[in-house]
Amino acid sequence: MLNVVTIKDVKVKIGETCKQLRKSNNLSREELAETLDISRATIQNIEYGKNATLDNVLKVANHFGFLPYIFNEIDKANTSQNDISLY
Amino acid sequence: MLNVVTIKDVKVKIGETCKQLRKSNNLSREELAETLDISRATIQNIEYGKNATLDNVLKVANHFGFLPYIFNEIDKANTSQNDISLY
DNA sequence: TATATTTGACTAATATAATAGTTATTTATG
DNA sequence: CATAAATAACTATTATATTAGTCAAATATA
Repeated sequence: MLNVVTIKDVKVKIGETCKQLRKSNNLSREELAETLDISRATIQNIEYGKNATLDNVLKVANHFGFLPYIFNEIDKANTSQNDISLY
Repeated sequence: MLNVVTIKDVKVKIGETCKQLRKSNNLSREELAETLDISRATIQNIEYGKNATLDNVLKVANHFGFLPYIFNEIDKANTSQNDISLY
């Protein structure tokens, strides 16, 4: 089987990651939200894998230090001219 | 110097990547927008590095085939318990 | 156990991303 | 050159993400 990654998969993964990193840093949603200058409800939505704005998701990525890795992957997709596969 | 990656940097990079991959696939914004079931204006905003919804950005990533790479980076940040550096 | 903190699950109001249009300019094609 | 296609830059409207607020249930802490 192919096990294709879906958009929903990515959103759920973002949510799981936010929750786990928040926990391992001993932060409540309230605290993380305040630090990132967003609301507790938005953190909750992100952790639930709901749709969100790019800005808020990137704030989370930035706070937990994996923003550069995201940047690099996009840059790679760019420079390697990732045309749509014909196969 | 440190050359830190900012949230704006990532948004601009996403925009550049969308534009370049769209061009290299000989697609107009109109065509890409229709394929992804979003509007031409939204594609334009993304290419300009403006804020957008996660769903729409991931649609672009999915269409040009780098959604799994995004997924993997988030998964790595997750499993390696990327605590906030003290240094 | 008692108390405090955190979380899940809502609601109503607000802010803003997305949309469908339009027009002028730029770029590609005959 | 002439014409078509694509893009830049707007506007007004709609859709929806964000917010502040509440309250009950779950969890952690004294």
